[in-house]
Amino acid sequence: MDDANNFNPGNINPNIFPAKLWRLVNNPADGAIRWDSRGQVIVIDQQLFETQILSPTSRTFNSTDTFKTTNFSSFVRQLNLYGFKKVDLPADHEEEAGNRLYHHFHNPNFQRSCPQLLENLVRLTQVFLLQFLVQILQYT
Amino acid sequence: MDDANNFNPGNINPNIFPAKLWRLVNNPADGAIRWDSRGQVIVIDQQLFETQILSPTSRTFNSTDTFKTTNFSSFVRQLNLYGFKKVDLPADHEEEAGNRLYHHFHNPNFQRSCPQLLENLVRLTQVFLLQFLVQILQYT
Amino acid sequence: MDDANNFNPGNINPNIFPAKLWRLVNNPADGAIRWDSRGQVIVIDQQLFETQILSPTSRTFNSTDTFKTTNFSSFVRQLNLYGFKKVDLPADHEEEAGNRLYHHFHNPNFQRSCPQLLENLVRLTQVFLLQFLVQILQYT
DNA sequence: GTCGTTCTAGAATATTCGCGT
DNA sequence: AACGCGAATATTCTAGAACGA
Repeated sequence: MDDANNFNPGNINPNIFPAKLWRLVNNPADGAIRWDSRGQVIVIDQQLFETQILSPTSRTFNSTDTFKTTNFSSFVRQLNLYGFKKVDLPADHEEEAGNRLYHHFHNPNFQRSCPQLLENLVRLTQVFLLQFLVQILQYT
Repeated sequence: MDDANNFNPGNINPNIFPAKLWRLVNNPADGAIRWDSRGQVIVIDQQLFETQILSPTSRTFNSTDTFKTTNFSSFVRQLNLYGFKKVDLPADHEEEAGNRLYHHFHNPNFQRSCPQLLENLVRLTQVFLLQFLVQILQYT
Repeated sequence: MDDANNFNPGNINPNIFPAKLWRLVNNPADGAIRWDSRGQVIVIDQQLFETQILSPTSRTFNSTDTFKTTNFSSFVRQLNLYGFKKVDLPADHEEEAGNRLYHHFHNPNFQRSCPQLLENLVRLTQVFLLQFLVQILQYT
């Protein structure tokens, strides 16, 4: 479980959101966020995530891999900025306790078995999208 | 506390969001959402709101004034659709327990002392805004 | 006791940095940041500021009015973004305790006696500066 | 046709890092 | 180290768009 790829995956900047997310989801002690059984979808327990990761008090004990936000919606904004899409149905048949609120997100470049794909994760900002468009137009 | 205005305010449709919100915020038994001391800003305790109002189990006891959603963000979307704006700082000096997450929203047509202002609350859809624009242009 | 201008000064957005700074500096209970005797320069005690305002532990008790950052340098970046400049020498002859580190910042649109000047405070971003340049070129 | 819900995006501000002086 | 700033990421608040009841 202490595979180097889990803590410094794919030679990407360890300080940005995808690296933090990778470390969180690969930490087996973390119940708030985990892989689905196939390792292609991340499963988030919103209540646990808010209390264990986003809560300001929990942050003081767990300083390295946390966010400055306390709002779950800001975390979701980051997921969308990096190209994650919500998947409505559980990717496989896992038991879900009746009362809890789970969120399933998928990104083709975020898969448990392929940490090297993380290098393809980009932040979808206007500047990036404009440069991407210019590149495409150059080849036509 | 059983003032008719608190439960059927301003002759508006009692089934739509503003009416539900008005009843919630004027229910003194409700700790999840309340007025600020001046009655001009609504204060929401997110955790309480999620567990007491949005949770599917709590809804069975409190059937009339609930929402279909379980997501706090959907509730916020409704607030914005009806013109509420978030105010970061408490409108007055109320004690706020350190660990909880409070949200403060303001709408000039949603004030404790003026239920008749509720009639001015409109859903800010594109269709409405377009009609509003046409009206203005007709008078120029 | 709390002049409205101190909490919603100059009709500016109460959520952004200049408004927060205005409330901090006008809070007499706050020893970390205050006006100089003429009300034209803000004086910051870095140690107090870090422990009372930027510290995460202090924030849990004082949820009302703080920043997300814990770094003093980030606070200074905000000051510079809004046009504050450091003043090397104390603006007047005030006693400075020998060991403490004080910072003096000045902004012509941030003066105790003129809260309406706050409306002129702008964030010096590229977009703003570009629009400003275009405006100037239109009049030549 | 309106309202409610959901998911994602736009836009502005905030935070961080590092460069040049 | 001090100072101001560019640039990238992070956070916040609000809105767009699609869909269903």
